[in-house]
Amino acid sequence: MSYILVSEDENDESIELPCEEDGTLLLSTLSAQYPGASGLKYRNPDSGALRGVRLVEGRFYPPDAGWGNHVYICVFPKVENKRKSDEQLENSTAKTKRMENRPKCSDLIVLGLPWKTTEQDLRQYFEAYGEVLMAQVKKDPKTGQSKGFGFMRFGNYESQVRVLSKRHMIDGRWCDVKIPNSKESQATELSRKVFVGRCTEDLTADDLREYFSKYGEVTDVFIPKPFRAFAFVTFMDPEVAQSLCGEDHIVKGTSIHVSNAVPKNESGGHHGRMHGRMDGRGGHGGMGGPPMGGFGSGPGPNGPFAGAQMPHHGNMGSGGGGGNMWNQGNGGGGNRGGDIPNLAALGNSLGLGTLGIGGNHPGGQGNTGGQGGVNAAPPTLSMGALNLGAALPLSSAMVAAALGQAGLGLFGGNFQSAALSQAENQGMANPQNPHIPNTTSTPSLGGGNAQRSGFLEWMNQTQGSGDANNSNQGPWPQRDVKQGFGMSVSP
DNA sequence: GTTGAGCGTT
Repeated sequence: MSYILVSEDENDESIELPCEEDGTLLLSTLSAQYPGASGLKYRNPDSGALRGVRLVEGRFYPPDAGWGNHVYICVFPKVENKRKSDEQLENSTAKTKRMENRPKCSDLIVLGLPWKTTEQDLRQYFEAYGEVLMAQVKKDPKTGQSKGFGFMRFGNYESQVRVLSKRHMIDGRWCDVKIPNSKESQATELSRKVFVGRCTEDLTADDLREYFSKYGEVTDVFIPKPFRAFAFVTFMDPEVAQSLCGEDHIVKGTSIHVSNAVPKNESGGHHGRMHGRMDGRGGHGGMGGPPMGGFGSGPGPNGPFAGAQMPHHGNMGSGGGGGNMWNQGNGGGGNRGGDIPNLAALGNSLGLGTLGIGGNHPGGQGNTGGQGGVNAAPPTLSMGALNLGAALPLSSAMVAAALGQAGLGLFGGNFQSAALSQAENQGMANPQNPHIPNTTSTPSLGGGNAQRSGFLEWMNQTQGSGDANNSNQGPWPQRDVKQGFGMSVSP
């Protein structure tokens, strides 16, 4: 058994870490001492330069000459990769908006703790990610025995995001960290996600990830399948996401348009937001562009957030509304690192609020309308617009199916009834009553039977597009898989 | 003293 020297910083005290029999060092071994570490490097004595250590599937491989007696230095994921300096942002009024929009930390539940793990252990482990405001292990009041789970809270949101994006080896067990069910209404990470319109089919998730990574850490890329000419990119830092909104970018030769994926402050209320048309008749043409006048394309600097404060319009008439009510409707997908089947998160993004149906907000301001082609800027689209082109095979029935089935199969009863009542209010196809005509003609996934087929297939489709480099059978990683969840998630 | 999906005595 050989050991290699590892330290957190070049001048820090080092720790001897045991190698495996094949000479590799397990990432988990490293994480046990340096939680959050994502890589290793060492100073090459010949060149004086730093060298990275090869990491494949959770194992570090020694340099050609063997590990030697270098001191290996931990590499941690970057966070300070913002596009604009804080100074620049300081004076802008937009900044204020953004700050308001910045999600706050919530308590996090930590599942799967070893019985022996104490609150001190818990705190100590997570402090590697940032300031820990609170850490508690739930115990039986009588015996004092741990119940195997606990709660903790970070002082800054980026720590939270980072921690949520992966599983954690704590005292020898893999633990999941999630947003507690009781706190799911916070609707956090929404603002970290941008909508990318005018995508072409040859743009891959990797292309987008690579391109947008220059602005900040990308935690997820989601491309709906089948092809729908848009994508979602989620950043670690909401400010990065915000800073890109409204811009046009060129990726692999095609001009894409970035806009807000979701308005702030719209968290699944049952009032107000469902007055827009749902029947898909809002627009014409099938060619995508904003259906009618009144559609700004991009949330300009003031667009998206103004939306939350906009006056309610009972009915926008054809092509109405849309607002910015967008979400991708997959469980945060890879976003949560594409890892955890967090139903809370699912509820959030699938949630009535976030499905982005109709909307009582007038279309965005800032009118850049008239982008042609199959492309449409989502913030300006209503469900009607969604049903426009063949390029957008998402029918309201589909949505109903998703909601209905979610209610039936996965969520509690209130979810279902809420979904249904919304469906009824909207006169949309009732997932429970296929007789009720579906006014849209979009075939959607399940053909005419979207009523029932929807959700699971839909999930399966959407899963894996974010970061499909693992070979898991199911849409979600398995708990007992020891290694190799690529960082990809989310919030 | 055993256990291993879940959701917080205040």
